[in-house]
Amino acid sequence: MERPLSRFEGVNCQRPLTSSTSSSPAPATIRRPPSQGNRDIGANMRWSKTFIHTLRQDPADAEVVSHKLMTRAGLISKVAAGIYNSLPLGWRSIDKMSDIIREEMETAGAAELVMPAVQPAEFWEESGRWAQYGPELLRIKDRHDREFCFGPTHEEIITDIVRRSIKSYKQLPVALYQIQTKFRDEIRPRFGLMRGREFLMKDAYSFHADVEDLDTTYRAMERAYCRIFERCGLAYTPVEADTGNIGGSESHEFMVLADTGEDAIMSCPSCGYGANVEKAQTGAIAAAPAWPLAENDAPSEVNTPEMRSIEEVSKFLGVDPAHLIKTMIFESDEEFVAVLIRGDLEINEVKLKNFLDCTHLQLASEAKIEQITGGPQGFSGPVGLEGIRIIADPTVMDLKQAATGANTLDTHLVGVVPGRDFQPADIVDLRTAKAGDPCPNCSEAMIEKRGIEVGHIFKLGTKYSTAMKCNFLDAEGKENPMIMGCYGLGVGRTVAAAIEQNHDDKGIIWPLPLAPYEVVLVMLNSDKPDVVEAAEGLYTQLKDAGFDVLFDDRPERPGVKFNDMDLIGFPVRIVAGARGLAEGNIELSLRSGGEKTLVPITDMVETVRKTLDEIRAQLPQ
RNA sequence: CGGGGCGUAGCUCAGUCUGGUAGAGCGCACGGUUCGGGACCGUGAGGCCGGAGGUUCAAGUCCUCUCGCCCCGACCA
Repeated sequence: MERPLSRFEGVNCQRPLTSSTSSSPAPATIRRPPSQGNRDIGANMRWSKTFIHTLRQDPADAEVVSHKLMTRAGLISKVAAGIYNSLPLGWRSIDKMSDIIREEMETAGAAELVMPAVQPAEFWEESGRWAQYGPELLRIKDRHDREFCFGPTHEEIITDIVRRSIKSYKQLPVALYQIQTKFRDEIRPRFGLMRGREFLMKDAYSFHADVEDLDTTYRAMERAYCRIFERCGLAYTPVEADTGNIGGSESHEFMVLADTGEDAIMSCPSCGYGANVEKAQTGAIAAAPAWPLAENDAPSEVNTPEMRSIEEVSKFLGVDPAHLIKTMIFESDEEFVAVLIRGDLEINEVKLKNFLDCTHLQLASEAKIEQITGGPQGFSGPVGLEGIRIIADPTVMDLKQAATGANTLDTHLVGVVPGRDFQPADIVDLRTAKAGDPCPNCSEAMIEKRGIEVGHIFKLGTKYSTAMKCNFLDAEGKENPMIMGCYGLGVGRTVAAAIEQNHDDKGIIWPLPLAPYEVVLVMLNSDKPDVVEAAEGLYTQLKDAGFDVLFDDRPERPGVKFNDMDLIGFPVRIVAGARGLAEGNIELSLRSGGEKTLVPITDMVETVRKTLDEIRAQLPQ
């Protein structure tokens, strides 16, 4: 795709809607009516019959906590780099995640379908991406030597589906989604389910007759995403995101806040502005301090032996780093450009890339720098620089007096006046925002957080519909390309993110909606027939009452069981042991903390119901 | 793709520098004692030391080449 986007083809949303807590009480305990294929009726509710295998030690190849815990708790296991099994316990969580997504997608007006994982090359050639997409696209051949790829995303296929059936504006809009396995041959997969190569993704696509209608669906998706993450009990934030080569349209990412996140987010504590650092704007940056040296009519050379870094040069010259003009030579698809930024600031390569509208961008090699500027790396400057396009950040042009490289070994210029001594071809915002920079809306100091990108929504426009002739007739009988949106959400990644956000040193602390089982019934003293009888009886009651319960019927020692329960993190734990049962009591506790309470076994079903209802009351319904 | 690290029992790891009969803990099986926060004793099963070449009387250990996994970076963008 073009923008190898982050992970999802999609966009992001603006401010989240606030809490969308309506109060239709959830039917709680019953996930699916038994008559409709409730899976919770058989062996998988009894530990001894299902397949749960915990590990005592962290796996050697796991680095982040979600990867460690998911492996130790027996949720996933690794098959190859970036490729994992979802084991029964993990699959239950993923499946619950999927169900929440389905409900919100349906509410947003999208219909579910499933497209193939393996896609013929011809569609990709039609959209132009067969050539554009790099090695991240896993290309395969069948026995007849025909070319296919394992789908990293499905714009081509969905566009083909829609163009076959939709011909009129009267049939629009259309919104479709799937929950399906993707494959992206990432250069470096890492962190378990956080950046896998094969991963489960919900991808939705919408088709519209006009941009207003796209906007309506976009907002509905934005709302659906907010509700999905809220329902999972996740601390998240939607941020403005880079649209990559798509250009022009809106895009938002949904970030689950976590220190281990791969993305940096700039946000304003005052007005709520939030953006991926790749995209983040800033308000006016404070001007450089007064120029401490004499002002010249023309730049004058200063010998700066071996002084290449901003720090060295500014210290040597006795000026502030903000007085330097950092000059960096970049190589894009077709040209070299000299990019100027104030010495105390950093260039945002994504912004530069967008401005240049190129697909490749990298720093020029030392040899190229010397060839273009006439001087070695570390001594480049815009004065007298010819034969290359010069692009400057506005902060550079605000400098009254500046210092810069002289394009000569061991030499810098002082007393350089932007506009007088050089004139850039373009002046454009290229700054990387950093913590403390003023918010572009309200000028309050912004803060930086780390986030895991769990969703990305995009206004695609007509890129695919034009390339693939996905057209419709409008009211005037004129043919137009449909306007598209796409909306991605990482299913497994969201589950992993939930663990990053909810754990302690003993294990996972599942948010109720994602827990593989909401309740675990732990039987201790399984050598005592009366305990077994009581526990089995309670289990039957709980099961019959429709609870999502796992019965730990293993004849293990108590310590082993308690540690496993803490590791896996079932929200509600019920313990049936000889000690309590002597008084007719069962013990109930929450993984999230708080006191253990003793409950008469006869009241247990009702107590569990109440407990779950209380937990649910804290979540958006 | 560059840099670094690691591949030895199901898991976590010693052993490799300095070549000489394959180890520990956990897990697993059996017996016994235990039994409300990962018990203890005893017995036992389980390895082509990632793979292929080479050096050597002798290779887990030394050399070469490969494959895999992890981390950083580049790249993807």
